[in-house]
Amino acid sequence: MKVSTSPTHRNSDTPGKGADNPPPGILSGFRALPTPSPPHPLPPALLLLGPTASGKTACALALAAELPVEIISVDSALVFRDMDIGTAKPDAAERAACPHHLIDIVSPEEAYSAARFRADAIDLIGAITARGRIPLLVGGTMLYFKALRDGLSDLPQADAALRRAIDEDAARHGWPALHAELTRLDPAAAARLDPSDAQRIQRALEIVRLTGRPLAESYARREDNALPCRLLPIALAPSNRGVLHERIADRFDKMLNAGFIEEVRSLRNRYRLDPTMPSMRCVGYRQAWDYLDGVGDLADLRFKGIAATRQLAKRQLTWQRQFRETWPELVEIDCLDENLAATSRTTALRLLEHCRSPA
RNA sequence: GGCCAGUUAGCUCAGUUGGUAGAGCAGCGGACUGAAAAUCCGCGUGUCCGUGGUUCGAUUCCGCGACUGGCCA
Repeated sequence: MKVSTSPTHRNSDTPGKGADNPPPGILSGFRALPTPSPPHPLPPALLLLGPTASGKTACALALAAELPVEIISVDSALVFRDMDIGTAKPDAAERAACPHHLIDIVSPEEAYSAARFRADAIDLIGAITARGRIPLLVGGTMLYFKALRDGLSDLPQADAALRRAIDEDAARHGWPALHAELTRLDPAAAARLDPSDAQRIQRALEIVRLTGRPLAESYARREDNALPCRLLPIALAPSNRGVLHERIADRFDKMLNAGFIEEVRSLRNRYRLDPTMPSMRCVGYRQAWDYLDGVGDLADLRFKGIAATRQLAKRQLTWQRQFRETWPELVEIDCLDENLAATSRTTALRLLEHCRSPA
């Protein structure tokens, strides 16, 4: 039914013909044949993704109560040690429910990355399935999910010294000047970037200088490590944005009451941090940093922190719309569902069932 | 009670020497390859407090009223 009612992709190949004249063989023949099970079927990995404050942690714990899962966090902020309140990190009791991975793995002085995530996640998926358990990847860092699903190109990793040099250049001449330099080195790459997109201009220059190749050529070199599992994605999405916004505000207030500002003050004392580090650019931390510097009062911090969280949720939902359009097996459920935990459990069991008996 | 200032977008405000208006923030939409909770792009959403007058035409000028703030009682 889905195939017949949404033929958008297939029709584009044969406009004016495909609708009333289905090509013989392709679909009907596939259905008629008995599907041979692959010789070495890949084990399943459950994915649970959703915007901030959508209830991912509660869902994950509901699944953990039912299934032999180990949780792999897919979250660029939970990786940082000692950043607990502002990241809504699962607490000790929650983490005792089942093993959790990729939480508290780097110092707030360090940087993590999508590439490290993909490598770490693949290692963990292998180890967990080898133990006879099911990996459950939970989080809201959508680039990490995309990197996991689609893989990454074989690109050089970040080069701190080179980035520092580029930053100094930018401070002197401005990013549009560096964009112009990129145009000389690699016109096609520069054309795709806005002259004020500092971060991407820097990365493009870094790659071109380190490889000596045009960016497109580097992108074309794909990493060759395939996934050792079959992904079963479940997405949480709110049926009503306003309700999600209320939840975000409530949660930020709870963080403030739980001592969030003290957490950030203490991080500043214990580590050598500056506001350009990825950890201190996290939602809430950046605003708390300004507050501790004397910029604005508590009401400003609250307003800015909540707004930044809402904006994060919006970007996450944009990713989810893309996933919805490009990931046929993705199942979406309303995170405002009163029985969210039960619904997600049923959905996960159904996906696993379907995965084990490919009919 | 009197005097003064103000009332324009969700918020803070600018502006129109009279031709129905625009910034920042918020919001909405989008992009996204080793920083992604990052970075960037696009979009103005409006009884210009109400009412009467002057005028071809009033958000703008004048009168009255309402509300807010300040000062004086």
